[in-house]
Amino acid sequence: MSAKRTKPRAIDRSAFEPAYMQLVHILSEQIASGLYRPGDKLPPESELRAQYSVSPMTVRRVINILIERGLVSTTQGKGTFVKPLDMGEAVFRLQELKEHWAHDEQATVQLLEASIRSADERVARKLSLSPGVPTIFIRRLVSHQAVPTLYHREYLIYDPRRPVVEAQLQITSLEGLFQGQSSEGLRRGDLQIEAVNLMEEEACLLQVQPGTAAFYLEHIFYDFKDRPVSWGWFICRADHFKLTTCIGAEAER
Amino acid sequence: MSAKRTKPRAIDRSAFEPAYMQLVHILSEQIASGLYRPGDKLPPESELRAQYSVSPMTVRRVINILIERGLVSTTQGKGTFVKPLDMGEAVFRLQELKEHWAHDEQATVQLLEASIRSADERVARKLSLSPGVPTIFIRRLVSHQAVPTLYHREYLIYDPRRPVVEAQLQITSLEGLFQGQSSEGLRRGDLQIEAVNLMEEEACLLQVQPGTAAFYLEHIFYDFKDRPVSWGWFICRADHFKLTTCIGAEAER
DNA sequence: AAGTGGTCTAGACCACTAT
DNA sequence: TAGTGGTCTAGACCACTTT
Repeated sequence: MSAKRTKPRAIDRSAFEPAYMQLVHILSEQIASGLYRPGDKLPPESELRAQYSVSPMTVRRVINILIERGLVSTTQGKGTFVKPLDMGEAVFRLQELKEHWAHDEQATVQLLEASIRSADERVARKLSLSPGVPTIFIRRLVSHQAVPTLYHREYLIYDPRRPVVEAQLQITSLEGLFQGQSSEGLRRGDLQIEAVNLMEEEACLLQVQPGTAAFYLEHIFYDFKDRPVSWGWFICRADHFKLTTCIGAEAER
Repeated sequence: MSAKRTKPRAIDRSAFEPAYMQLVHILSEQIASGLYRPGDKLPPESELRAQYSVSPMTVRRVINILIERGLVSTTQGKGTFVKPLDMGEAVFRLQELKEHWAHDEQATVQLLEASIRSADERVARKLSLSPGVPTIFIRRLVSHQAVPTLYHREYLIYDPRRPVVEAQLQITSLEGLFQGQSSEGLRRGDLQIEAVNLMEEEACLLQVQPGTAAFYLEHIFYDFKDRPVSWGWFICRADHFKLTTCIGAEAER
Protein backbone atom coordinates (compact mmCIF):
# COMPACT_ATOMS: atom_id res chain seq x y z
CA MET A 1 0.00 0.00 0.00
CA SER A 2 1.98 2.96 -1.18
CA ALA A 3 -1.18 5.08 -1.25
CA LYS A 4 -1.67 7.33 1.71
CA ARG A 5 -4.71 7.09 3.95
CA THR A 6 -7.86 7.88 2.07
CA LYS A 7 -8.82 10.55 4.58
CA PRO A 8 -6.06 11.74 6.87
CA ARG A 9 -8.65 13.83 8.69
CA ALA A 10 -7.07 16.46 10.86
CA ILE A 11 -8.32 18.28 13.90
CA ASP A 12 -9.73 21.72 13.32
CA ARG A 13 -8.55 23.89 16.18
CA SER A 14 -10.81 26.75 15.15
CA ALA A 15 -13.94 24.57 15.32
CA PHE A 16 -16.40 24.83 18.17
CA GLU A 17 -16.16 21.11 18.83
CA PRO A 18 -13.27 20.43 21.19
CA ALA A 19 -10.27 18.49 19.94
CA TYR A 20 -10.94 15.39 22.03
CA MET A 21 -14.47 15.10 20.65
CA GLN A 22 -13.26 15.52 17.09
CA LEU A 23 -10.78 12.71 17.63
CA VAL A 24 -13.48 10.50 19.12
CA HIS A 25 -15.48 10.96 15.95
CA ILE A 26 -12.51 10.37 13.70
CA LEU A 27 -11.60 7.09 15.38
CA SER A 28 -15.24 6.00 15.67
CA GLU A 29 -15.74 6.52 11.97
CA GLN A 30 -12.56 4.67 11.13
CA ILE A 31 -13.84 1.75 13.16
CA ALA A 32 -17.33 2.03 11.70
CA SER A 33 -15.92 2.10 8.19
CA GLY A 34 -14.00 -1.09 8.77
CA LEU A 35 -10.56 0.48 8.59
CA TYR A 36 -9.97 -1.19 11.93
CA ARG A 37 -11.82 -4.47 12.34
CA PRO A 38 -12.76 -6.34 15.50
CA GLY A 39 -9.54 -7.73 16.97
CA ASP A 40 -7.35 -5.20 15.18
CA LYS A 41 -4.88 -3.12 17.11
CA LEU A 42 -5.31 0.63 17.04
CA PRO A 43 -2.18 2.74 16.52
CA PRO A 44 -0.31 3.23 19.79
CA GLU A 45 -1.17 6.37 21.67
CA SER A 46 2.24 7.85 20.91
CA GLU A 47 1.45 7.57 17.23
CA LEU A 48 -2.00 9.06 17.60
CA ARG A 49 -0.75 12.11 19.43
CA ALA A 50 1.94 12.62 16.80
CA GLN A 51 -0.47 12.19 13.92
CA TYR A 52 -3.13 14.51 15.31
CA SER A 53 -0.82 16.86 17.19
CA VAL A 54 -2.47 16.51 20.56
CA SER A 55 -1.10 15.90 24.03
CA PRO A 56 -1.00 12.52 25.79
CA MET A 57 -3.86 13.48 28.11
CA THR A 58 -6.09 14.30 25.19
CA VAL A 59 -5.46 10.95 23.54
CA ARG A 60 -6.08 9.15 26.84
CA ARG A 61 -9.36 10.93 27.23
CA VAL A 62 -10.43 9.89 23.75
CA ILE A 63 -9.51 6.25 24.35
CA ASN A 64 -11.43 6.27 27.62
CA ILE A 65 -14.53 7.46 25.83
CA LEU A 66 -14.20 4.72 23.22
CA ILE A 67 -13.85 2.18 26.03
CA GLU A 68 -17.02 3.46 27.72
CA ARG A 69 -18.88 3.13 24.45
CA GLY A 70 -17.78 -0.47 24.18
CA LEU A 71 -15.89 0.07 20.93
CA VAL A 72 -12.40 -0.83 22.13
CA SER A 73 -10.60 -2.42 25.04
CA THR A 74 -7.07 -1.88 26.26
CA THR A 75 -4.38 -4.01 27.84
CA GLN A 76 -1.45 -2.43 29.56
CA GLY A 77 1.74 -3.10 27.70
CA LYS A 78 -0.02 -4.56 24.67
CA GLY A 79 -2.24 -1.97 23.08
CA THR A 80 -5.76 -0.88 22.24
CA PHE A 81 -7.95 -3.34 20.34
CA VAL A 82 -11.27 -3.08 18.56
CA LYS A 83 -13.99 -5.14 20.25
CA PRO A 84 -16.42 -7.32 18.33
CA LEU A 85 -20.12 -6.51 18.51
CA ASP A 86 -21.63 -7.72 21.76
CA MET A 87 -25.31 -7.51 22.60
CA GLY A 88 -24.25 -7.48 26.25
CA GLU A 89 -22.98 -3.94 25.73
CA ALA A 90 -26.49 -2.70 25.11
CA VAL A 91 -27.84 -0.18 27.59
CA PHE A 92 -31.48 0.88 27.67
CA ARG A 93 -32.26 4.31 29.07
CA LEU A 94 -35.53 5.39 30.63
CA GLN A 95 -34.54 8.89 29.60
CA GLU A 96 -35.47 8.12 26.03
CA LEU A 97 -38.95 7.16 27.09
CA LYS A 98 -39.37 10.31 29.08
CA GLU A 99 -38.29 12.42 26.16
CA HIS A 100 -40.49 10.50 23.80
CA TRP A 101 -43.52 11.03 25.98
CA ALA A 102 -42.77 14.57 26.95
CA HIS A 103 -42.06 15.88 23.49
CA ASP A 104 -44.64 14.14 21.39
CA GLU A 105 -47.66 15.49 23.16
CA GLN A 106 -48.94 16.63 26.48
CA ALA A 107 -49.35 13.98 29.12
CA THR A 108 -52.03 14.34 31.78
CA VAL A 109 -51.60 12.89 35.24
CA GLN A 110 -54.83 12.00 37.00
CA LEU A 111 -54.92 11.27 40.72
CA LEU A 112 -57.25 8.34 41.25
CA GLU A 113 -56.79 7.76 44.96
CA ALA A 114 -54.80 8.91 47.95
CA SER A 115 -55.64 7.15 51.15
CA ILE A 116 -54.23 5.60 54.26
CA ARG A 117 -53.80 1.85 54.25
CA SER A 118 -52.46 -0.52 56.82
CA ALA A 119 -49.37 -2.24 55.52
CA ASP A 120 -50.04 -5.84 54.63
CA GLU A 121 -47.30 -8.42 54.87
CA ARG A 122 -45.93 -7.63 51.44
CA VAL A 123 -45.88 -3.85 51.84
CA ALA A 124 -44.37 -4.15 55.30
CA ARG A 125 -41.55 -6.26 53.96
CA LYS A 126 -40.78 -3.92 51.09
CA LEU A 127 -40.77 -0.83 53.29
CA SER A 128 -39.13 -2.49 56.31
CA LEU A 129 -42.19 -1.83 58.49
CA SER A 130 -44.25 -3.90 60.87
CA PRO A 131 -47.49 -5.24 59.36
CA GLY A 132 -50.44 -3.06 60.25
CA VAL A 133 -48.55 0.20 60.31
CA PRO A 134 -50.40 2.89 58.37
CA THR A 135 -48.99 3.87 54.97
CA ILE A 136 -50.11 6.25 52.30
CA PHE A 137 -51.44 4.64 49.17
CA ILE A 138 -51.59 6.54 45.92
CA ARG A 139 -52.98 5.59 42.54
CA ARG A 140 -52.43 7.63 39.41
CA LEU A 141 -53.36 7.29 35.76
CA VAL A 142 -51.29 8.91 33.03
CA SER A 143 -52.85 9.52 29.63
CA HIS A 144 -51.45 10.63 26.31
CA GLN A 145 -53.93 12.27 23.97
CA ALA A 146 -56.77 10.88 26.05
CA VAL A 147 -55.35 7.36 25.84
CA PRO A 148 -54.50 5.89 29.25
CA THR A 149 -51.01 4.46 29.00
CA LEU A 150 -49.53 4.32 32.50
CA TYR A 151 -51.06 3.14 35.74
CA HIS A 152 -49.04 3.97 38.80
CA ARG A 153 -49.49 2.68 42.34
CA GLU A 154 -47.31 3.57 45.28
CA TYR A 155 -47.03 3.08 49.02
CA LEU A 156 -45.36 5.84 51.04
CA ILE A 157 -44.15 5.64 54.58
CA TYR A 158 -46.41 7.75 56.75
CA ASP A 159 -44.33 10.09 58.84
CA PRO A 160 -45.93 13.32 60.12
CA ARG A 161 -42.48 14.86 60.48
CA ARG A 162 -41.69 14.29 56.84
CA PRO A 163 -44.40 15.96 54.83
CA VAL A 164 -43.59 14.08 51.67
CA VAL A 165 -47.24 13.57 51.01
CA GLU A 166 -48.22 17.08 50.08
CA ALA A 167 -45.42 17.28 47.54
CA GLN A 168 -46.40 13.89 46.17
CA LEU A 169 -50.02 14.80 45.73
CA GLN A 170 -49.22 17.92 43.81
CA ILE A 171 -47.41 16.07 41.07
CA THR A 172 -49.38 16.81 37.95
CA SER A 173 -46.87 16.15 35.19
CA LEU A 174 -45.11 13.12 33.90
CA GLU A 175 -41.89 15.02 34.36
CA GLY A 176 -42.72 15.39 38.02
CA LEU A 177 -43.65 11.75 38.31
CA PHE A 178 -40.23 10.73 37.05
CA GLN A 179 -38.16 13.27 38.91
CA GLY A 180 -39.83 14.84 41.86
CA GLN A 181 -40.90 11.44 43.13
CA SER A 182 -38.20 12.23 45.54
CA SER A 183 -39.05 15.79 46.52
CA GLU A 184 -35.63 16.24 48.07
CA GLY A 185 -35.62 13.59 50.76
CA LEU A 186 -34.26 10.70 48.72
CA ARG A 187 -30.85 9.73 47.52
CA ARG A 188 -31.06 6.23 46.09
CA GLY A 189 -33.42 3.97 44.22
CA ASP A 190 -33.68 0.42 42.95
CA LEU A 191 -35.57 -0.19 39.74
CA GLN A 192 -36.75 -3.33 38.02
CA ILE A 193 -38.54 -4.09 34.79
CA GLU A 194 -40.62 -7.18 34.14
CA ALA A 195 -43.27 -8.36 31.70
CA VAL A 196 -46.68 -9.17 33.19
CA ASN A 197 -50.23 -10.05 32.22
CA LEU A 198 -52.72 -7.34 33.13
CA MET A 199 -55.12 -7.97 35.98
CA GLU A 200 -58.80 -7.05 35.69
CA GLU A 201 -58.52 -3.67 37.33
CA GLU A 202 -55.36 -2.71 35.46
CA ALA A 203 -56.77 -3.75 32.11
CA CYS A 204 -59.95 -1.84 32.75
CA LEU A 205 -58.13 1.36 33.54
CA LEU A 206 -55.78 1.01 30.58
CA GLN A 207 -58.72 0.09 28.34
CA VAL A 208 -57.37 -3.19 27.06
CA GLN A 209 -58.29 -6.84 27.51
CA PRO A 210 -57.37 -8.51 30.79
CA GLY A 211 -54.34 -10.73 30.31
CA THR A 212 -52.75 -8.42 27.77
CA ALA A 213 -48.98 -8.23 28.16
CA ALA A 214 -47.61 -5.07 29.78
CA PHE A 215 -44.45 -3.71 31.28
CA TYR A 216 -44.08 -3.60 35.02
CA LEU A 217 -41.61 -1.00 36.31
CA GLU A 218 -41.06 -1.33 40.04
CA HIS A 219 -39.25 1.22 42.17
CA ILE A 220 -38.10 1.50 45.76
CA PHE A 221 -36.61 4.76 46.98
CA TYR A 222 -34.41 5.21 50.03
CA ASP A 223 -33.57 8.26 52.11
CA PHE A 224 -30.14 9.41 53.21
CA LYS A 225 -30.16 6.99 56.07
CA ASP A 226 -30.86 4.17 53.62
CA ARG A 227 -34.35 3.61 54.94
CA PRO A 228 -37.02 2.73 52.36
CA VAL A 229 -39.43 5.60 51.84
CA SER A 230 -41.64 4.49 49.01
CA TRP A 231 -42.44 1.39 47.05
CA GLY A 232 -44.45 1.45 43.88
CA TRP A 233 -44.78 0.34 40.31
CA PHE A 234 -45.85 1.53 36.92
CA ILE A 235 -47.95 -0.64 34.69
CA CYS A 236 -47.32 0.41 31.11
CA ARG A 237 -49.35 -0.44 28.04
CA ALA A 238 -46.94 -2.44 25.92
CA ASP A 239 -48.03 -0.67 22.76
CA HIS A 240 -46.80 2.62 24.21
CA PHE A 241 -43.68 1.40 25.93
CA LYS A 242 -40.68 0.27 23.91
CA LEU A 243 -37.06 0.44 24.97
CA THR A 244 -34.67 0.94 22.09
CA THR A 245 -30.94 1.32 21.82
CA CYS A 246 -27.96 0.93 19.50
CA ILE A 247 -24.66 -0.88 19.88
CA GLY A 248 -21.43 -0.58 17.96
CA ALA A 249 -19.88 2.27 16.08
CA GLU A 250 -22.21 4.99 14.94
CA ALA A 251 -21.39 7.28 12.08
CA GLU A 252 -22.70 10.20 14.11
CA ARG A 253 -23.81 10.51 17.70
CA MET B 1 -20.15 25.82 62.69
CA SER B 2 -16.80 25.99 64.35
CA ALA B 3 -16.49 22.21 64.26
CA LYS B 4 -14.35 20.82 61.49
CA ARG B 5 -15.71 18.34 59.00
CA THR B 6 -16.60 15.08 60.61
CA LYS B 7 -14.40 13.13 58.23
CA PRO B 8 -11.83 15.13 56.30
CA ARG B 9 -10.97 11.98 54.41
CA ALA B 10 -7.70 12.29 52.59
CA ILE B 11 -6.31 10.54 49.55
CA ASP B 12 -3.95 7.66 50.20
CA ARG B 13 -1.19 7.94 47.63
CA SER B 14 0.20 4.54 48.57
CA ALA B 15 -3.09 2.77 47.92
CA PHE B 16 -3.67 0.66 44.84
CA GLU B 17 -6.78 2.61 43.97
CA PRO B 18 -5.82 5.65 41.91
CA ALA B 19 -6.34 9.11 43.36
CA TYR B 20 -9.17 10.07 41.02
CA MET B 21 -11.15 6.98 41.96
CA GLN B 22 -10.64 7.64 45.66
CA LEU B 23 -11.95 11.14 45.19
CA VAL B 24 -14.94 9.86 43.26
CA HIS B 25 -15.79 7.66 46.23
CA ILE B 26 -15.23 10.42 48.74
CA LEU B 27 -17.55 12.82 46.96
CA SER B 28 -20.11 10.11 46.20
CA GLU B 29 -20.29 9.19 49.83
CA GLN B 30 -20.59 12.80 50.89
CA ILE B 31 -23.53 13.13 48.53
CA ALA B 32 -25.01 9.81 49.62
CA SER B 33 -24.70 10.81 53.26
CA GLY B 34 -26.59 14.00 52.68
CA LEU B 35 -23.68 16.31 53.37
CA TYR B 36 -24.52 17.84 50.00
CA ARG B 37 -28.21 17.71 49.16
CA PRO B 38 -29.93 17.96 45.81
CA GLY B 39 -29.58 21.54 44.62
CA ASP B 40 -26.55 22.21 46.81
CA LYS B 41 -23.39 23.57 45.29
CA LEU B 42 -20.27 21.49 45.57
CA PRO B 43 -17.05 23.26 46.58
CA PRO B 44 -15.42 24.94 43.56
CA GLU B 45 -12.81 22.85 41.84
CA SER B 46 -10.07 25.15 43.06
CA GLU B 47 -11.06 24.34 46.61
CA LEU B 48 -11.25 20.61 45.95
CA ARG B 49 -7.78 20.47 44.49
CA ALA B 50 -6.43 22.42 47.43
CA GLN B 51 -8.19 20.27 49.99
CA TYR B 52 -7.18 16.95 48.48
CA SER B 53 -3.84 18.06 47.01
CA VAL B 54 -4.53 16.99 43.46
CA SER B 55 -4.08 18.71 40.15
CA PRO B 56 -6.83 20.47 38.19
CA MET B 57 -6.99 17.67 35.64
CA THR B 58 -7.60 15.10 38.32
CA VAL B 59 -10.48 17.08 39.80
CA ARG B 60 -11.99 17.59 36.34
CA ARG B 61 -11.84 13.88 35.71
CA VAL B 62 -13.61 13.17 38.96
CA ILE B 63 -16.36 15.68 38.23
CA ASN B 64 -16.85 14.20 34.77
CA ILE B 65 -17.39 10.77 36.29
CA LEU B 66 -19.94 12.15 38.73
CA ILE B 67 -21.73 13.81 35.81
CA GLU B 68 -21.82 10.53 33.88
CA ARG B 69 -23.31 8.81 36.88
CA GLY B 70 -26.05 11.41 37.04
CA LEU B 71 -25.08 12.61 40.50
CA VAL B 72 -24.18 16.20 39.64
CA SER B 73 -24.47 18.73 36.86
CA THR B 74 -22.27 21.68 36.05
CA THR B 75 -22.79 25.15 34.65
CA GLN B 76 -19.90 27.14 33.37
CA GLY B 77 -19.26 30.16 35.49
CA LYS B 78 -21.67 29.05 38.24
CA GLY B 79 -20.53 25.81 39.75
CA THR B 80 -21.23 22.11 40.26
CA PHE B 81 -24.60 21.16 41.74
CA VAL B 82 -26.06 17.98 43.16
CA LYS B 83 -28.91 16.62 41.03
CA PRO B 84 -32.15 15.36 42.52
CA LEU B 85 -33.07 11.73 42.00
CA ASP B 86 -34.46 11.17 38.54
CA MET B 87 -35.85 7.88 37.30
CA GLY B 88 -34.96 9.07 33.82
CA GLU B 89 -31.30 8.53 34.69
CA ALA B 90 -31.85 4.80 35.01
CA VAL B 91 -29.94 2.62 32.56
CA PHE B 92 -30.63 -1.08 32.16
CA ARG B 93 -27.78 -3.24 30.90
CA LEU B 94 -28.12 -6.53 29.06
CA GLN B 95 -24.70 -7.33 30.44
CA GLU B 96 -26.20 -8.06 33.84
CA LEU B 97 -28.52 -10.61 32.33
CA LYS B 98 -25.70 -12.30 30.51
CA GLU B 99 -23.67 -12.53 33.67
CA HIS B 100 -26.62 -13.75 35.63
CA TRP B 101 -27.28 -16.52 33.16
CA ALA B 102 -23.70 -17.40 32.51
CA HIS B 103 -22.61 -17.62 36.13
CA ASP B 104 -25.56 -19.20 37.83
CA GLU B 105 -25.58 -22.37 35.84
CA GLN B 106 -24.77 -23.82 32.49
CA ALA B 107 -26.98 -22.81 29.61
CA THR B 108 -27.56 -25.17 26.70
CA VAL B 109 -28.27 -23.88 23.23
CA GLN B 110 -30.31 -26.20 21.05
CA LEU B 111 -30.58 -25.69 17.30
CA LEU B 112 -34.18 -26.38 16.30
CA GLU B 113 -34.06 -25.45 12.65
CA ALA B 114 -31.79 -24.01 9.98
CA SER B 115 -33.37 -23.74 6.59
CA ILE B 116 -33.75 -21.56 3.56
CA ARG B 117 -36.89 -19.45 3.36
CA SER B 118 -38.07 -17.00 0.78
CA ALA B 119 -38.33 -13.57 2.32
CA ASP B 120 -41.92 -12.56 2.86
CA GLU B 121 -42.95 -8.94 2.74
CA ARG B 122 -42.00 -8.33 6.38
CA VAL B 123 -38.61 -9.99 6.25
CA ALA B 124 -37.80 -8.29 2.96
CA ARG B 125 -38.55 -4.89 4.47
CA LYS B 126 -36.43 -5.49 7.57
CA LEU B 127 -33.45 -6.75 5.59
CA SER B 128 -33.85 -4.35 2.66
CA LEU B 129 -34.39 -7.19 0.21
CA SER B 130 -36.88 -7.89 -2.53
CA PRO B 131 -39.70 -10.23 -1.50
CA GLY B 132 -39.03 -13.81 -2.58
CA VAL B 133 -35.28 -13.62 -2.19
CA PRO B 134 -33.95 -16.64 -0.28
CA THR B 135 -32.84 -16.08 3.31
CA ILE B 136 -31.54 -18.35 6.03
CA PHE B 137 -33.93 -19.00 8.86
CA ILE B 138 -32.68 -20.23 12.20
CA ARG B 139 -34.53 -21.25 15.33
CA ARG B 140 -32.83 -21.91 18.64
CA LEU B 141 -33.95 -22.81 22.11
CA VAL B 142 -31.90 -21.92 25.17
CA SER B 143 -32.45 -23.81 28.40
CA HIS B 144 -31.20 -23.32 31.92
CA GLN B 145 -31.14 -26.40 34.08
CA ALA B 146 -33.42 -28.14 31.61
CA VAL B 147 -35.92 -25.27 31.74
CA PRO B 148 -36.45 -23.62 28.34
CA THR B 149 -36.17 -19.87 28.88
CA LEU B 150 -35.22 -18.28 25.56
CA TYR B 151 -36.59 -18.88 22.10
CA HIS B 152 -34.59 -17.27 19.35
CA ARG B 153 -35.55 -16.83 15.72
CA GLU B 154 -33.44 -15.13 13.11
CA TYR B 155 -33.31 -14.39 9.39
CA LEU B 156 -29.91 -14.06 7.77
CA ILE B 157 -29.12 -12.65 4.38
CA TYR B 158 -28.04 -15.48 2.13
CA ASP B 159 -24.79 -14.57 0.44
CA PRO B 160 -22.51 -17.37 -0.80
CA ARG B 161 -19.55 -15.00 -0.66
CA ARG B 162 -20.09 -14.27 3.02
CA PRO B 163 -20.06 -17.59 4.81
CA VAL B 164 -21.73 -16.25 7.91
CA VAL B 165 -23.91 -19.29 8.09
CA GLU B 166 -21.37 -21.84 9.16
CA ALA B 167 -20.19 -19.64 12.00
CA GLN B 168 -23.78 -19.00 13.03
CA LEU B 169 -24.69 -22.66 13.11
CA GLN B 170 -21.78 -23.51 15.33
CA ILE B 171 -22.90 -21.25 18.12
CA THR B 172 -23.49 -23.53 21.03
CA SER B 173 -23.23 -21.20 24.01
CA LEU B 174 -25.26 -18.32 25.29
CA GLU B 175 -22.07 -16.34 25.29
CA GLY B 176 -21.73 -16.99 21.60
CA LEU B 177 -25.34 -16.06 20.97
CA PHE B 178 -24.79 -12.67 22.55
CA GLN B 179 -21.41 -11.91 21.11
CA GLY B 180 -20.45 -13.89 18.11
CA GLN B 181 -23.83 -13.18 16.51
CA SER B 182 -21.63 -11.01 14.43
CA SER B 183 -18.75 -13.35 13.66
CA GLU B 184 -16.61 -10.45 12.54
CA GLY B 185 -18.67 -9.08 9.67
CA LEU B 186 -20.83 -6.67 11.65
CA ARG B 187 -20.27 -3.27 13.14
CA ARG B 188 -23.63 -1.93 14.29
CA GLY B 189 -26.89 -3.11 15.73
CA ASP B 190 -30.31 -1.78 16.71
CA LEU B 191 -32.06 -3.39 19.66
CA GLN B 192 -35.58 -3.09 21.00
CA ILE B 193 -37.43 -4.55 23.95
CA GLU B 194 -41.19 -5.00 24.16
CA ALA B 195 -43.70 -6.96 26.19
CA VAL B 196 -45.79 -9.49 24.27
CA ASN B 197 -48.28 -12.29 24.78
CA LEU B 198 -46.90 -15.68 23.78
CA MET B 199 -48.25 -17.34 20.63
CA GLU B 200 -49.13 -21.03 20.58
CA GLU B 201 -45.81 -22.22 19.22
CA GLU B 202 -43.74 -20.00 21.50
CA ALA B 203 -45.66 -20.99 24.59
CA CYS B 204 -45.37 -24.65 23.73
CA LEU B 205 -41.60 -24.47 23.37
CA LEU B 206 -41.20 -22.42 26.54
CA GLN B 207 -43.58 -24.75 28.37
CA VAL B 208 -46.02 -22.12 29.56
CA GLN B 209 -49.62 -21.22 28.77
CA PRO B 210 -50.32 -19.41 25.50
CA GLY B 211 -50.98 -15.74 26.17
CA THR B 212 -48.48 -15.57 29.02
CA ALA B 213 -46.55 -12.30 29.08
CA ALA B 214 -42.97 -12.43 27.84
CA PHE B 215 -40.15 -10.16 26.79
CA TYR B 216 -39.47 -9.64 23.14
CA LEU B 217 -35.91 -8.58 22.32
CA GLU B 218 -35.52 -7.68 18.67
CA HIS B 219 -32.21 -7.12 16.92
CA ILE B 220 -31.02 -5.99 13.51
CA PHE B 221 -27.33 -6.09 12.70
CA TYR B 222 -25.60 -4.15 9.96
CA ASP B 223 -22.29 -4.68 8.20
CA PHE B 224 -19.59 -2.10 7.58
CA LYS B 225 -21.43 -0.80 4.55
CA ASP B 226 -24.52 -0.31 6.72
CA ARG B 227 -26.46 -3.02 4.97
CA PRO B 228 -28.72 -5.16 7.18
CA VAL B 229 -27.30 -8.65 7.63
CA SER B 230 -29.63 -10.28 10.10
CA TRP B 231 -32.95 -9.69 11.74
CA GLY B 232 -34.17 -11.71 14.65
CA TRP B 233 -35.69 -11.73 18.08
CA PHE B 234 -35.50 -13.46 21.41
CA ILE B 235 -38.65 -14.47 23.23
CA CYS B 236 -37.83 -14.63 26.92
CA ARG B 237 -39.85 -16.24 29.67
CA ALA B 238 -40.76 -13.34 31.92
CA ASP B 239 -40.06 -15.33 35.06
CA HIS B 240 -36.40 -15.66 33.98
CA PHE B 241 -35.89 -12.22 32.55
CA LYS B 242 -35.79 -9.20 34.81
CA LEU B 243 -33.86 -6.01 34.16
CA THR B 244 -32.66 -4.31 37.32
CA THR B 245 -30.65 -1.20 38.03
CA CYS B 246 -29.91 1.44 40.65
CA ILE B 247 -29.99 5.21 40.51
CA GLY B 248 -28.50 7.81 42.80
CA ALA B 249 -25.46 7.75 45.03
CA GLU B 250 -24.21 4.37 46.10
CA ALA B 251 -22.08 3.84 49.15
CA GLU B 252 -19.92 1.44 47.14
CA ARG B 253 -19.81 0.61 43.47
C1' DA C 1 -12.86 42.33 37.94
C1' DA C 2 -13.23 38.05 40.26
C1' DG C 3 -14.86 33.44 40.46
C1' DT C 4 -15.90 29.14 38.17
C1' DG C 5 -16.11 25.43 34.82
C1' DG C 6 -13.72 23.40 30.43
C1' DT C 7 -9.97 22.33 27.31
C1' DC C 8 -5.28 21.55 26.51
C1' DT C 9 -0.23 21.12 27.00
C1' DA C 10 4.34 18.84 27.65
C1' DG C 11 6.27 16.56 30.15
C1' DA C 12 7.17 12.81 34.45
C1' DC C 13 6.69 8.43 36.47
C1' DC C 14 4.87 3.79 36.91
C1' DA C 15 3.20 -1.01 35.46
C1' DC C 16 2.85 -4.37 32.24
C1' DT C 17 4.24 -6.99 27.82
C1' DA C 18 7.17 -8.56 24.43
C1' DT C 19 11.86 -9.57 22.69
C1' DT D 1 15.42 -3.12 26.87
C1' DA D 2 11.96 -1.03 24.27
C1' DG D 3 7.15 -0.37 23.49
C1' DT D 4 2.64 0.52 25.38
C1' DG D 5 -1.10 1.81 28.41
C1' DG D 6 -2.35 4.53 32.89
C1' DT D 7 -1.96 8.15 36.32
C1' DC D 8 -0.66 12.63 37.60
C1' DT D 9 1.27 17.31 37.64
C1' DA D 10 1.38 22.49 37.35
C1' DG D 11 0.50 25.39 34.93
C1' DA D 12 -1.96 28.20 30.51
C1' DC D 13 -5.81 29.89 28.16
C1' DC D 14 -10.69 30.40 27.22
C1' DA D 15 -15.89 31.06 28.10
C1' DC D 16 -19.40 32.10 31.04
C1' DT D 17 -21.58 34.23 35.39
C1' DT D 18 -21.79 37.29 39.09
C1' DT D 19 -20.72 41.49 41.48
